[in-house]
Amino acid sequence: MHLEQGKTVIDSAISQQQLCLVVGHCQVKYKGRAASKLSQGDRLLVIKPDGTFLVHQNSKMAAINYQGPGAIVSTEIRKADEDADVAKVEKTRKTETEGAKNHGPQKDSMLLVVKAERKKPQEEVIEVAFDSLQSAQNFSLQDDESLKLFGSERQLADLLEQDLGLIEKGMRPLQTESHFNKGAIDILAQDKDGRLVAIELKRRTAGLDAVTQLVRYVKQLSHRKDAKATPDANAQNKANRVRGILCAPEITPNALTMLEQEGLEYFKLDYEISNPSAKIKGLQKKQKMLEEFR
Amino acid sequence: MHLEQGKTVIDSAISQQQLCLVVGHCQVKYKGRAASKLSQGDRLLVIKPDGTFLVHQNSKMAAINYQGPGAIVSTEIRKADEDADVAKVEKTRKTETEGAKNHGPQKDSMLLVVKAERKKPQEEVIEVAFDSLQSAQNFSLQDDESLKLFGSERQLADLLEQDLGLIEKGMRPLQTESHFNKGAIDILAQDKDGRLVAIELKRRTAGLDAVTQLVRYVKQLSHRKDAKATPDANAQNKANRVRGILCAPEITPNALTMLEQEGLEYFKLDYEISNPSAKIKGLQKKQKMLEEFR
DNA sequence: CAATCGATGTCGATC
DNA sequence: GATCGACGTCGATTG
Repeated sequence: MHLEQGKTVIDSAISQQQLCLVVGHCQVKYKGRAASKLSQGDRLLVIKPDGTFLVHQNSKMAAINYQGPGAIVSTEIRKADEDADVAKVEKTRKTETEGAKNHGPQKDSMLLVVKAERKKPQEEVIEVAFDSLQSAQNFSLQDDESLKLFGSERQLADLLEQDLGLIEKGMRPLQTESHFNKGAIDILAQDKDGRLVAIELKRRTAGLDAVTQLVRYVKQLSHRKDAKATPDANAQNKANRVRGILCAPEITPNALTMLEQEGLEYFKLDYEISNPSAKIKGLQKKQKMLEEFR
Repeated sequence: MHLEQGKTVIDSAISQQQLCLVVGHCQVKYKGRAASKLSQGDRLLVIKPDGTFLVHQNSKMAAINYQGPGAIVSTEIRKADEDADVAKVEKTRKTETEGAKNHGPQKDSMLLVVKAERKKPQEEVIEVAFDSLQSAQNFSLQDDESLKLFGSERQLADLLEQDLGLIEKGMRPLQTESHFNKGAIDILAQDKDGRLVAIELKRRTAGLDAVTQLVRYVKQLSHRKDAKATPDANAQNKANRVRGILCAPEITPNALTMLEQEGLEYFKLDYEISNPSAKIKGLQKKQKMLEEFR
């Protein structure tokens, strides 16, 4: 496919708000938020009507280069040797590796350069320079539907809050304000002795980050409580210390160690995901085995 | 395009390890680490040779449904009414909206179901059921090149380590072991007074997580030092406390507050990204302004 | 707009 | 394979 044809197709997609798919041999440059990159090969370029700009390789899930919604896309036909970097790199690679397959640009050949720019949070530009095209096509996609997801952390937390007895008898939810200036706690509760309990729920293996997060919440709550209560005996405060409970299907060993050093508790969470909503199957307190106790 | 043709194309892509692009009207279901359902709409399906499976809508960067590398892809032609959900939803939508354009499946119409399965870490299945196709094509992508990224955190950390004087006179690197059981520290150094310094570098705005990470490192180092040094006076330990320095271009207010509460230090990092490598332009200690000091 | 956090995060490095 | 942290993370929620 000719580069000029490709340009026409892409321009049409931009003006008509269509999905554009381009496959070809190209080099990509990015300069912006922080990093700048360079590479060459066969790629898939996806341009969505909202400006989303994705450059994919033939493996991996993530796009190798991208620009988010809102990017301004433009095209240009340019002489290959106007771009010194491209030419230089190309020459080097050609000498190094293969001279047979004519994939790279030749002398005086043209490039179709597709550019995606964004200025909003930071000046960002991504340039895709095609030297040959396998395909360039546009499509009109009608799709207003949004995804319905089951088994999110939020859903699990709501479920657990409705049945805190799973954790311990006498535990009840406490929905004063669940949001603090720093971060939000999953569930705030009170146990049968009236002690404040911060509950953090994770839908997958909990790591150190989950523990530090819980530590932060517990600390905040403690300060809060101190401020509220009479600022007298420290011993009493200790006895009435805020409890922190981490609920997760698994926990990494280091995280468990840190958790216990901090005096917090881990509950193993067993759940399953069914259609409209997930379901909590069990919750069981776990501690280090006695064998490990020295 | 006929569904049967589409099936042939996709099957061919799978057996020949090609990139496959499919555009059509479909419904998507997923069950695995979570579960989800996406009602009907026009979407782009990308199948890569390594099994990567991406379902894109016409906006947003991220795929709405996906499966990572290693997924096993298969196709199947199926009667539409075998899938109750699909049939029901479709019927509703048709009545509600349009009857003219024949986008949806008709009575007794067929579906092209593309399935991506994975069993390894967890059983996961994603099913895309097309009732009509706009396009289905395959491409051979040769691409051995990997990305070169400049300005990564690692690169910046290496640069900074080579010139710790930027932070403070007399600061020098200390490359004992930078890895601990929990996490790794970016730079370990010693100041002119011989105090241990943990330096955490972030290439972008530092948030609470960055601070908690640094807190963790400093605590580890303190324990370590206690173990090494004579376990005597606590006062001395305090005077010799391990310092923690956070270097980042920006820091959120809450993070700065927490940092100072923990007795750690923030340095504003100024850097630029040039071609082969980034460059550190400046580093300046910042504290809360006196006006804020109450 | 900034700040924060979840995610079917994904990806790479290291143990 | 498990663990851990970075990421141009993305995307959503909330003040």
